[in-house]
Amino acid sequence: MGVIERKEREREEMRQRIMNAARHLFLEQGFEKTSIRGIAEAIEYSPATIYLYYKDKNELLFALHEEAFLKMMAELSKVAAVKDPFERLIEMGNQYIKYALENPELYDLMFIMTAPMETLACRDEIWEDGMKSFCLLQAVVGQCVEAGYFEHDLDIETASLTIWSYMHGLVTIYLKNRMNMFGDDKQVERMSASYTLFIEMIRKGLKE
Amino acid sequence: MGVIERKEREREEMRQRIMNAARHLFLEQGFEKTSIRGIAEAIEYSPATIYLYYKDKNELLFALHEEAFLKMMAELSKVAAVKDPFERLIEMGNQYIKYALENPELYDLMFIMTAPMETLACRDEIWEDGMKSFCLLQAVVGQCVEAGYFEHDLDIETASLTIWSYMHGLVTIYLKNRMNMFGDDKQVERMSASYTLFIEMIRKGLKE
DNA sequence: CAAATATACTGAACAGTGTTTAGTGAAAAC
DNA sequence: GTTTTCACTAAACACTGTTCAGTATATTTG
Repeated sequence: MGVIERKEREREEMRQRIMNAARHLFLEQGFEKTSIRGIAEAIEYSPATIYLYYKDKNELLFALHEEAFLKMMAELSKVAAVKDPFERLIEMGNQYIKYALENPELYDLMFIMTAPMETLACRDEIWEDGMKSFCLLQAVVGQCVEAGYFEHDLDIETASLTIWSYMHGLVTIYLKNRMNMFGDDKQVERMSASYTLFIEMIRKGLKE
Repeated sequence: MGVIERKEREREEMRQRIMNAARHLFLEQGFEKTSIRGIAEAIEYSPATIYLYYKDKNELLFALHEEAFLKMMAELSKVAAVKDPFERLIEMGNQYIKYALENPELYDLMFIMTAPMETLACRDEIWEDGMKSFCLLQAVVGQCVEAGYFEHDLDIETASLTIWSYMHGLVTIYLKNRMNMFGDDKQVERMSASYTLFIEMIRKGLKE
């Protein structure tokens, strides 16, 4: 009897329906204004039903957070097409900035909000999505070492953390409106100028 | 008749009483768990009273945000004692990291939360506190140029933004628990290692 | 096929949130 | 002494995440 298989399938469909509504509302009106009740209304079910499919709001956010990582990893992986390792690193940074600016809410979910991380904490699991994308960066940094762009005894993990820190800092300063202290509309230009300087800094600063 | 003077004084006292309670609860139990009702209870007044002294919660957060900047600026200004400009820059970074790790909630308020910034936006004012502390950094970077540590035609604003981005990125990755992806308890060591590398990067990467 | 069981779902409630408003009691002004 | 002003509050409004008893339907069992 395929009844339990069908039930399992129906369950997965419902989870998808909830996720679709959540993603939609989340991207449309931001996290702060998206409520369980709102999601419930969108799928025409009672708010309580959502709790039959997701433990709490954090788990729902965590699921969205995972989706967002798949999306970003897909974007970042495209840089494999760039032959030269250092050029590849530069392009990876560009893609990272592009993703952050085009998906500010998702970026928040992935790297700033603590709520989705609590789901991880209470299951005491490690943050695999973060680690996977960090490994993508580490790989390219490693290739830059191999190609002789960076000194051969460079600590790849430390260097990658340093590069990521810079990238993350730059985009969050912008996304969290801290760059409007300059009082003009040249914020994106400032980011570009900074990124260009940073590239020169690592080119000169990490070489043999 | 000194009655209006007394009233003004009493008003300021009340504002201080509210701020003290807000600061206390905020630092004790974090932003998320601090409510207007909680603050009201702490000062033994009705929640509605708070709205006679502060427009809304954002304005209260903004006032705390200003306090936090005064505190940080005091810490950062201490580096003036360091004679050598480049050593001064290094020490400024250390102080910045120290402040962030010792005051995570305040750091959030100052550089991550958008709520206090909305008070600025609806008054359409500029973010002066941010600009002032950025100028502190710019000054030291400028002194590094003068002392010959950095190339003479360096764009000081861009270089400062780049340095701040790195510092901000590093501490927020840590504060927002994204460094537990490494799955060990060497998070602070990793930060130190990264900061050391970054210093060498700017020493070599920005020099003449 | 009928009775018993399992399952999916919901209405209503709980305990909280920020904020507004009508109304009260005391102090200040006349 | 009367009127006005002003600080203050109780209560309500419109929300929030979450839980739980109860129901209606689908499935399994006798």
